[in-house]
Amino acid sequence: METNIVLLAPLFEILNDIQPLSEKLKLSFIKQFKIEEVKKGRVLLHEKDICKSLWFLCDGLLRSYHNIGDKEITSRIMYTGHIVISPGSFFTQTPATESIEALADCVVAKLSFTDLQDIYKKFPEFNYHTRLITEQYFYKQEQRLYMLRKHDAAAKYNFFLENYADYLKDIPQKYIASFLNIAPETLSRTRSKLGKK
Amino acid sequence: METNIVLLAPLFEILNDIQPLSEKLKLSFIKQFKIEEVKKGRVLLHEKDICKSLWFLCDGLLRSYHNIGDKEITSRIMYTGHIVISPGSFFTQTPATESIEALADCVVAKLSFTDLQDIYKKFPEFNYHTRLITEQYFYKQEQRLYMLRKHDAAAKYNFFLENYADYLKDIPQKYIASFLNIAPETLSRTRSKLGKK
DNA sequence: TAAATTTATTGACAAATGTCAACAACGTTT
DNA sequence: AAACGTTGTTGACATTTGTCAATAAATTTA
Repeated sequence: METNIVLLAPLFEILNDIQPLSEKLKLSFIKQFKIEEVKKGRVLLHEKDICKSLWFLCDGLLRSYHNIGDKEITSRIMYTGHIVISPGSFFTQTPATESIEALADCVVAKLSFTDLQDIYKKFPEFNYHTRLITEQYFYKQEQRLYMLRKHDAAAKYNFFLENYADYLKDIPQKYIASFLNIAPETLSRTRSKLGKK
Repeated sequence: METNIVLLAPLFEILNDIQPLSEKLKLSFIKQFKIEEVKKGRVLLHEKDICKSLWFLCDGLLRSYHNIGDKEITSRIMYTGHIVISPGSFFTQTPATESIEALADCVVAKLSFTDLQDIYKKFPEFNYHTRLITEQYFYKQEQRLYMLRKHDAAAKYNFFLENYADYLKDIPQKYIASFLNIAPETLSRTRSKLGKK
């Protein structure tokens, strides 16, 4: 319980910034969120499973990925403070088309879809919070769309540096490459070119 | 007033499917939405302006676009039944980084940001509707991300055919090309190759 | 620590797409 | 209908990136 309060504090801060949370709502969260440790390499969500929970990433680093043909594509990189779901799967409770994997040892606070629905029922004002959060994540996704339309590999890599520089050393380059939609060899060459300047 | 009821019927249907609307809320919408005709070629929203309204596209075809260097990139294509905003700008009421243009004569129902905020205040349950709608548009955006990561031009064009076939003839090819992030010449060649099969 | 496995780098080459230019097709305007 | 401007097509070529292969570096496992 005590640890929940500490670990959820950053989440409460995010939510309070949108609109102050009632004490009752906070208490519900403290009760319903379950803290879990996730070791590096573990898969939180497997493709084809239904994303039955939402995770608040208290600490660590995650990536989502899916396979196209024989290739694996990293679709998102999520770090401490992120609210993590597989959107398509969580929203509609249908099988996920992607997996979510820990790139480092993580601490997550887990809230089940059904518990969240109960919270929506008891605290309808919480729809306001999630509406604004969904809008924010929507905007971030738009940024990723812009990035993918950039003309060359260097521009894409610069986007990565601007947005994920702090995690550069913790993310294997092959994942960065597939996130930017370029071959790992191209990323390697792009980096060495940029480094010389 | 009468026309409003008719033209907003498809919107009410979308919203009712999420959760039935109260008569009072419907009435507010009928009062606040203003119907406008937009001629082909007109720009509804100019880059750097703030997106101060939301449009329900009763009839017609729109595209959003922005400039990168000397090139114009079409970011979205929106057809009858869409709820249209420039997300980043509308959500935060900051200058837009994109423009929205009519690709055909359109009829839109326009709701101002402030009127919408009043509606949220009077009808907090409406946050639920927009949360689900934002989730849906979020998912569509994810599909566009998948498309942009496809390996070759043919795969991208097939995505277009699967999702926008009905509007193929109404959208100039140069816009389709920039939407798919390929050169117009490449699209032309891809089409003639596919056509031969 | 050493061995084994995975990841990153570099080179050579192939393939796809972009660019430029000429021309054709189409639509609009007069 | 003719003239104009825009859009689409096609060819030639340049450029970028992808692919394959060899090696180096780093990480994991024994």
